Amino acid sequence: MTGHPRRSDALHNRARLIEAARALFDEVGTDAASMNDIARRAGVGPGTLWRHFPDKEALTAEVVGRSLDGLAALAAELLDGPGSPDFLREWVSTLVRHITRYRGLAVSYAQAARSGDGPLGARCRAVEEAAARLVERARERGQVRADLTAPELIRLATAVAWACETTAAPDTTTRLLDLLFEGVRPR
Amino acid sequence: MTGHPRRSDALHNRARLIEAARALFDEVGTDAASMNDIARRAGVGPGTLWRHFPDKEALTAEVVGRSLDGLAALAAELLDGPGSPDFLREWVSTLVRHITRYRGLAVSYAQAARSGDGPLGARCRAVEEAAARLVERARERGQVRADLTAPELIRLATAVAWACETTAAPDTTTRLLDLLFEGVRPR
DNA sequence: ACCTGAACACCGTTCAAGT
DNA sequence: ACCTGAACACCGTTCAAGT
Repeated sequence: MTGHPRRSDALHNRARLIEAARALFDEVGTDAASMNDIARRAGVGPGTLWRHFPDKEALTAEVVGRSLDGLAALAAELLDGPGSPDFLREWVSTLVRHITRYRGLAVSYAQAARSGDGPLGARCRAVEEAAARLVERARERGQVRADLTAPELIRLATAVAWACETTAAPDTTTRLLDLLFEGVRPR
Repeated sequence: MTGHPRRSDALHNRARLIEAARALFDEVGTDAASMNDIARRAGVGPGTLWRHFPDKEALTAEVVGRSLDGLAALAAELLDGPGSPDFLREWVSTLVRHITRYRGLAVSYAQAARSGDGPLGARCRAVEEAAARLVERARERGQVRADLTAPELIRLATAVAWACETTAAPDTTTRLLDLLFEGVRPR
């Protein structure tokens, strides 16, 4: 957890760094955006960036964190609500949209989910717990195979996101998700 | 196509470079193995490596080429032979085993398949053609959905390979392939 | 308490100089 | 005809020096 700074210039720099990272992630992806580029874009020295965020993962987590938290919130909503018949697919589709938001995010996400620690890993665990509850509900309703686990569903979704992140055609994602959900149905 | 050199020392260097690349790919993956490391390992200067292989893709293609060609050959065998009922799965499973041979290969493969040119891209096209014939045969026998295309099958297989390349558990691959083939079945 | 920017080891890549 | 290795711009990362 990166402790927020107290001084106002530090707070200002922190905000500028996140903004610069977001802009570069948008333009070239999380992988191609170098730490030095981000610092330059934010108008600060590299050292400033590294003290604010000890890791590129920490910076990535700061940029996509709110969106990841939103996934847990959406899961809670779907579980509380009247229950759309396709609620699991709706959630996984949102997850894939989230991962394909920035090129290179699928790799960061897979690594973080595997290691389980770090600022991204922690949020991945939360996402996985949300997925577990959704899968359980879907299983109760007979909408998915009885032996489907949440981790493997997420792994497949992440893989689909990875396969789609470079592809131009936008309907590719829908199509691969179709095939994925066909494979996950009962019997 | 990298024209093979004529002089015996050049031939020798070329062989040593391929051997060094293979060894480093084995140890750290195609991504982490740097060109300078490979040259150092082979006992030659970086310039020598770059003239033998103008690209890292060219070097990768040289290391995995024979194995990729084997996939086309296997496809021909499966089409000629008596026809095992699971011949498509057998082939895709071999493809996935091939891609997971070296860490980082899934990314190289996906890029090459998308661009379609370069030494790897050319071989990818051959693999895709082989897959097209296999999918057609499987469709005739009613073993796969009528709307399944070879490119998307390969995309999914590559994605599964990517998802499995860092995972320790070896049965993960089998499991994800199971789900994949469940999704690809008719109806 | 925080910022700066020079510095280090490394990367991919090139190319003049050698044999 | 081929090899060598110094060189360039860059990367991630650190840290002494400043305010």
